[in-house]
Formats: sequence, C-alpha cells, structure tokens
Amino acid sequence: MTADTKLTLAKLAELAGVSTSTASRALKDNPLIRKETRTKIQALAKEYNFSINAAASRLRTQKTNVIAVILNLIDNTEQSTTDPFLLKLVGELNQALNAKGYELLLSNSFMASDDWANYFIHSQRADGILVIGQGKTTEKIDRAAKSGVPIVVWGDTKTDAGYPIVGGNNFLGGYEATKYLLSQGAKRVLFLGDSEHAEMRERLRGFMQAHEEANIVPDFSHVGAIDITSKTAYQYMNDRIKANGLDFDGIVCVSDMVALGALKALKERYVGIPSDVGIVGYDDISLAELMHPALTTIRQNTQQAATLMVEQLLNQLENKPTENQVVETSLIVRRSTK
Amino acid sequence: MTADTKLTLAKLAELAGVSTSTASRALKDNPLIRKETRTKIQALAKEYNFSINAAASRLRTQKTNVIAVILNLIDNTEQSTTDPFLLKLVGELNQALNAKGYELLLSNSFMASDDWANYFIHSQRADGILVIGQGKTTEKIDRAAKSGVPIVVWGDTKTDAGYPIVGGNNFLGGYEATKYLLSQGAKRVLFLGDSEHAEMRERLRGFMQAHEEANIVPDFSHVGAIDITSKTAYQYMNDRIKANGLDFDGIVCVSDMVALGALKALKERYVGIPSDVGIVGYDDISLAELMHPALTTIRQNTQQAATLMVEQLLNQLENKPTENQVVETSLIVRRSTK
DNA sequence: GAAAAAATTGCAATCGTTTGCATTTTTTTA
DNA sequence: TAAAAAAATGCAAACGATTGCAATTTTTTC
Repeated sequence: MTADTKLTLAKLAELAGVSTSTASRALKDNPLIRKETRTKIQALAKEYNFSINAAASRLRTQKTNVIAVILNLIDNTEQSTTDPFLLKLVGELNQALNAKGYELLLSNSFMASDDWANYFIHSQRADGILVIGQGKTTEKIDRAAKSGVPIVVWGDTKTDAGYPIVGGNNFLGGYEATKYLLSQGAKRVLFLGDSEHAEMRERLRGFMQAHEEANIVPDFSHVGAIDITSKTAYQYMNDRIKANGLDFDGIVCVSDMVALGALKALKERYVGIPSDVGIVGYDDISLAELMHPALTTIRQNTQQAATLMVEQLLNQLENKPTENQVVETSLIVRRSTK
Repeated sequence: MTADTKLTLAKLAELAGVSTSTASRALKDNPLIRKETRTKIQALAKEYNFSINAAASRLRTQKTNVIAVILNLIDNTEQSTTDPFLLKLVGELNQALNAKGYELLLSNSFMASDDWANYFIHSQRADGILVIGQGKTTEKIDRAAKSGVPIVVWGDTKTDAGYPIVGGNNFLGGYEATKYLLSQGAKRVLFLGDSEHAEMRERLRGFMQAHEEANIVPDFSHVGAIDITSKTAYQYMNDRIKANGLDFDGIVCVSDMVALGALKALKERYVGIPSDVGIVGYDDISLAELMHPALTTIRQNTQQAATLMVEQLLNQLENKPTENQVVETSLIVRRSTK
C-alpha cells in the first residue's frame, strides 16, 4: 500500500492538513476540537492504521498505563509456577486491569531486581505494582511500599502493613473446614500446611478455634508443617503413615494441591475416603471437582479478588484512601468428606 | 534522605561533575569512558538508587526490550485461562525472556485489539510477539505476520506459514499414545478432542496411522469432537456412555485436562481403569501423576518450548533466518494404561 | 456592521535518554 | 619540547507526543 515510512502523529496531521496539536486532541476525542475535524482525523488514523507511539506518550505524560504483577515465589519451592490458583489469579488480574485500561507486565520475585520501586516505578516501566503472595518475609514489599509507590498485595489481611492487602478470610476458611470435619464426626484432624506463612497461620488459628468450640484439644503432633506443594504433601503423608499408622481421621489442607498430594498417598494405601479419612482442600481450583472423590474445599473468589486488588491500586493512583479488603470465602461440600 | 525530586540522568551527571553523555555511557559500561569515571558514576547511581527512565530510553533507541505474549484463546471456551499447560508455558517464557534481557507483557486474544502489529509493535509497546496457540483460525496471526513484525507461534509446525512455528510433534504424540494402547490389547480406541484445531488434527493423523499399522480400521464413530476442556469431556463421556454403553476400551485424549474429565465420568460409573478402559492424556501437567490412577500421558517439554520460541523471536529481531522447531515429545507410562 | 464573546486551531516548550561528531585532555613519538 | 596520535569528555540534535497559552476564526450581540 503506502510507503512504509513510519507514521507519526506529525505526518498524520500533515495528511489531514492540521497541526499535531489538533491531531493529538482529535484522536483523544477532545471536545475542544470541532466534531467534524475529530471524526475526519479519527477516520484517517484508522485508514492508515496509525497508533500513537507509547514510548513518546509515556515520556510526555509521565504515565505508562502499565501495572507490574509480581508472583512472589517462595524460595526453593516451585509453588507458584505450577499452582493453578495463583495462575488463575494472574488471568483474572489481566481481565480486571484491561477493563480499566491498563496492561499487565508479568514478573516474579526470582527475576525482578530486588528494588521494585526503582525498577518498575521510578524507571517508568509501570504505574503500580500488584504482588501475589507475601512470601515468608515481606521485606521486599515493605521496602517498595515505604518508598511510596502504589502497591497492593494479595495475602493475609490481618497483617498490619503500610499498604493495602487483599485476601481471603483465612481464619474463617480454616475454621469452617475444620468445623465441618468435626461436625461429621472426625475426632483427630490433621492440619497440613506451613504455619510460618501468614495466610496459613490464620487458617491454623481457625482450625484451633473450631476445635476449641467442639471441646476437642487438638493434638499438636497432628499439625504437619510442610511446604505447600502436592509433592511434599504426598511425601509427608507417606512418611507419616509409615511411622505412625493411620492416627487421624480428617485432614484440613492449605491448598487443593496439597490435598491432591495427600489424597494420592491415602489412596495408594487403600484408605477409604471419606469413610476412613475426610479431606478438605482450599482454593477450589477447577480440578477440585474433577477429583475422585470430588474434593470438598474452601472456595476463594478469584474474580472478586482481582477486581478488589485493581480497585485498591487505582485508589492509590488517584490519591484516594485505601483499605484492606476481604474476599468471599465459602465451603464447597463435595465427596471427600462425609 | 535526599529531597525526593525525581532523579534524572542529568542530575546524576551533575552530582558526578560530568556531562550527561558521559554519565549515560558510564552506566552502560562503555569503554569510551575512563574506567575510574565509569565505576565512580556507577557507584553514585547505586547510592542514589538511580534508574534510567525506560520511556525516554525507548523513545530514543526505538527499542523496548519488551515482548508481548498473547494467549490466543479459543472463542467461547474457557480453555486458556485455566489450562495448566498453557499457563506453565507462560511461566517458562517469562524465565526464558528474562534470561535474554526482555520483559513479558501479558495479553490475550479477547483483550488485545485485533491489529496486533499496530497495537503492540508500531505503537512501540513491545519489540516482538509470542502467540500461544493457533486458535481455530490463524487470521489475526497471519495479518500481524504479513505486516512484517517479529512473531513466533506455538502450534502445529506442519502448518505452512510465513512465520516460525514452534510446537510438539503432534503426529508422533498421537501415534505413540494410540500405539501404546493398541499394543496393550485395546481394540476400540476413542479419540477425544476437536479435530478442527490444527494441532489436534495432527494427533488424529497419528491416531489413524497407528491403527493402520495395527491393521485395525478405526470406527469413525469413535472419534469424538469436543471442545478442549475437562468439563466438556466429562459431559461428552457421560452422554456417550448413556447412549451407547461402553463401546470402547481405550481413550486417547488431546490434553490431560480432557483426560481428567473423561476419567471422572468413567469412575463415577465404576468403569475399571485401566482394566476396562485405558486412558492416555497429553501434556503431562503436574497433576497427571497425582491422579488416581496416575495418568499415562504424552509429555511436551515446556522449558525447551519456551527457549526455542524466544530463540526464534530473537533471530527475527537480529535479522537472522528462522525456522520451525519441534519440541521433544515422549510417552510417559503410568497407571491409567495396562 | 462593528465589537465582544465563544469556539477552534496552532506555536513551541517539554518529557529524559542516546549518540554522531567536535572538542579537549592525555599520551606517545621523534 | 613540539607535533601527532590516542583517549576521554562534552555539545546539541534527535526520538514523538502532549498541553498551556496565544492566535485565529466563527458566532453572537446590540
């Protein structure tokens, strides 16, 4: 078609016989410009497949319309690259951000430099940061937040921090999962998950509370501390049964993946589920209902989570007040419990 | 600490008592600049937490060091937002890109404007495009490629296209899966997947070839055409059994997710696996081995896939020749087959 | 129909880096 | 020690869009 010399706003303006300022305004549908002029230039832009140079625009306006999403991986576990829940959340964030006119720059705590504020914000790569997961230490997050950049974290909302946190109601989730097992007659329930992790600690608190209300003193040897992958869960359960036999009749897991690992170990030993042992997962990933038996679990509403995170981030960008937000959490009863 | 007036290269240069050109070169370790000057400025930059303004740099150099990754979703299925295989690939691409100094801008075919070349490349948002999946029609891809932007696609490498394609050996995968089932005594094998999709069509070809070699004429009613999610697979299998009974003894699935759906349907009807029906999946997602029974499947090496895709894209950016690349594919035998 | 008001459009500076070329400083050479 | 060569630094012009303000055109008012 046309000679493929790069089309700039200036050239487009020339084609239209107007100044670049008029062209610029016309493209943004600025009412300062006469209606006819606007539509004419917009048509021309479409005809020539013109699109504004983002680099120049960002430089001039000091705004990128990009948000960095950081998967905050936990060292030496391969959790996040494989955990469907986290990836699902990324997908939902993508939707939510796009809906607000932002793009998503994906990163993770292994790759990104340690100084997030500088690397992403001051360098004008992004306008804000969404962090998925608090990790075991919030050091990097705290540092970034302290330097005042817009940031929102997915994690435990009870953590007292200088930035908004969005998360599930972990206490309630742990509580309901446990309460349900106990109400169905379980007497010795295991908690499977790493309590060094803030969110998991909350769930453990819920676990304790449910026991207390049922007047059962949870035997602490029943609390397993394991990294949150299915593989470690599988191994832990195997070892445990080998060592202690089947000294439990229920398991509360900190994720569906962990539940899957445990489930596999139990099935291999022909433990009846839910007849001998009831299992409750967490997250309600799409696989949960495909399990056999389908997994009873605590659902976290990821779409709402994404919306809330983006909302809180935009609040910061607009200098509005922010606050922690709790995402809906609900017990989904399926077949892995009585 | 220091007043928080934005630190630019010019100010940093002033602090160091040199010109901005010198500062700029020093930061990139350009040997034109005296060694001592370089280290001094670099130290200063670190001290003041300085980082180059990416927008300005991109504008000046006409390079972004960003690659757009587009999840090419298939209309009205929710495949891609949930399929662990695709998301795993995104994760691997992130690693591979970072290793080469690029960042990853995530997008999907629902959100991105239809004119990828313009939106991502001409607008200087990214230097190149990686597309995950060919979809049912390659229209958008073709258009972008035709306009000459650097692009690489994950898909069926036998498609003849004007751009490099990286993909698994789908023919071989389908062939081996089927051959294995037949070799274990299966007589009536089902192919579960949508053959309108290029990759799936190749797998189906492999399926046919294996039958031919075994001198079995596959009954075409045994080829199920379904969208590639576990839910549709589950429903399809349910309906099918209800209508026809158990008129098959093996299933070749186009993804592990599909296999999971089928597995669930069979288990619910107390069909023995692998005694009554053998199942082979595809992809070897991390859940495959957690299934009960653990899933026999065709593994695709995602890490290699990511590396090859990035390699081919960089070739284009450097004006080197490109070519289609086939990723390792291998049969992983587990317990869902005899 | 001229002056005032309103509606359009254009001028020109600016965002912060990079880089070809010119200039200055240092080192080498004879 | 002066001239030539090499090394180090700086000048200034881009890159392409945006926007406050000034200038122009059009419409309204009397």
